[in-house]
Amino acid sequence: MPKARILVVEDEDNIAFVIAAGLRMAGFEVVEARTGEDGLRAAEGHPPDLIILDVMLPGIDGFEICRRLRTEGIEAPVVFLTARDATVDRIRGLTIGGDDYLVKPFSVEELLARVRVVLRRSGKSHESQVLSCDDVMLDDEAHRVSRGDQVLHLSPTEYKLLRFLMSNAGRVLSRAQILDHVWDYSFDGESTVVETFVSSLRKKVGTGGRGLIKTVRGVGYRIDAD
Amino acid sequence: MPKARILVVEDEDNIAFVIAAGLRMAGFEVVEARTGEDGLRAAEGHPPDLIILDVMLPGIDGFEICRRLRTEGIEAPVVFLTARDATVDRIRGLTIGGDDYLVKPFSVEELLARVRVVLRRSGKSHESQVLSCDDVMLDDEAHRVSRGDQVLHLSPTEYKLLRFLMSNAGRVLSRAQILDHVWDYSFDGESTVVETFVSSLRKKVGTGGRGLIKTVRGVGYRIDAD
DNA sequence: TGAAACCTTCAGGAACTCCTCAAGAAATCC
DNA sequence: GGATTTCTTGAGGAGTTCCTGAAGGTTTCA
Repeated sequence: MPKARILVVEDEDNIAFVIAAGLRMAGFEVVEARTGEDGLRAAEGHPPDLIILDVMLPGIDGFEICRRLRTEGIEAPVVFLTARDATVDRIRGLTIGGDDYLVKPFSVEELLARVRVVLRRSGKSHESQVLSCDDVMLDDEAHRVSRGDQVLHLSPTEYKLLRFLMSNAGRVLSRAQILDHVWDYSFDGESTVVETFVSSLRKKVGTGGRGLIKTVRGVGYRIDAD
Repeated sequence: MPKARILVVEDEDNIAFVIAAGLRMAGFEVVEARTGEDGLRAAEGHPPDLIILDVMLPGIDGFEICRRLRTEGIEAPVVFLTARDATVDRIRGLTIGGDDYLVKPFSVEELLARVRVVLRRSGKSHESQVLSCDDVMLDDEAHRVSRGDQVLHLSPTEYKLLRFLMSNAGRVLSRAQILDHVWDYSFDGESTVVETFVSSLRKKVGTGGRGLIKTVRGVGYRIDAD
């Protein structure tokens, strides 16, 4: 299966940059548009497999774009981006058709998780949703983590952190990388959050022998590949 | 695969020189630019495989350059160079999308390590991340060193030193060369640091027979190629 | 053989990194 | 709206790392 093609329609430069970079890194082909009009044209020219659509665009808004696309027979699923308080209820209904939404600010890992789920549901991706390292399994579709027979109860941030570490098994990840991917882009605490969460993850995941999450002093953290 | 081509955009002569020399010695093709404008032109003329970009440039800054490049469809990964005290929020987000950053002052080995990892991740290099001499293996991606089955626990400086020696196996390296590559460019202690670290490395790596790290009296040190 | 040059090792203090805990703030659930 | 869970911050303390300097070995060469 070739790279899935994703159209990103977002007017804020910084956010568009983060999204595009994150998606490319994860192996997607990305096309960007800064306005609704450009977005429509781009989608008509070469239909994408998925569209990421800010609902608050100057000019034509996200809903309207989506409606027009559907009218033209473009069925690619949409992931809407919306501000926290605004219009969530307007979007609720849209998830029925396989679309989904994300509230700003979000983290790269959150975005990727949605994108994977939606692509999978629409049959555009066969990528497995289950990661495993040692006897720890993380099932994205079910959003469930287990160690051996035992189901682990992780908080949302713990889950994203573990997911990021596991999907990069065998590689050291610096604190900066972890912050950038697991925490949302508006978080700017220069603090020990990462350490704190690694610590609590270790407590829940357990140490089975010599510890799943290794500290690489002066560099970062690593989970060994099997 | 041909030599990877690296564009260095840095206004400080000394630093640019150190970087370019280090990269060339490691076998890369280097193009230099002293301003953001020149950097953009150079990248547009003949797209590089990787860009090293100072964030604090007079005129257009590093972030802006990066954004414009991406807009033009130039996807080469970027290694940003930043000052230690740069406000945290500007540093956030730099590792998204396969990019990375380095805080000044850094050592040449540190820079090379980043460059290799980033090139590898972007598929522009098939160079293995694993060096081996005798039964000692050094895995850059995992940042792990082992001798036989045993994992060795090295400090950051010991690791950089060993890496430099191993990647130049078969060649004598003078104390001056070692200082220049392993210690950051602002370090000016003319002391016995190198000897001290060679000593502690030998203790950890062990001597398995006739010693991995050979002293070449009056000249420097050498690790023999397999 | 003896002196000079060179190399190795060790100990100690300053600086730094990492882990954990506890408490307040924020979000979420019922 | 109150209770619960989750997130973030900050501080303390253990442990590590780095550099220096000094003592003692080894090699070289006249």
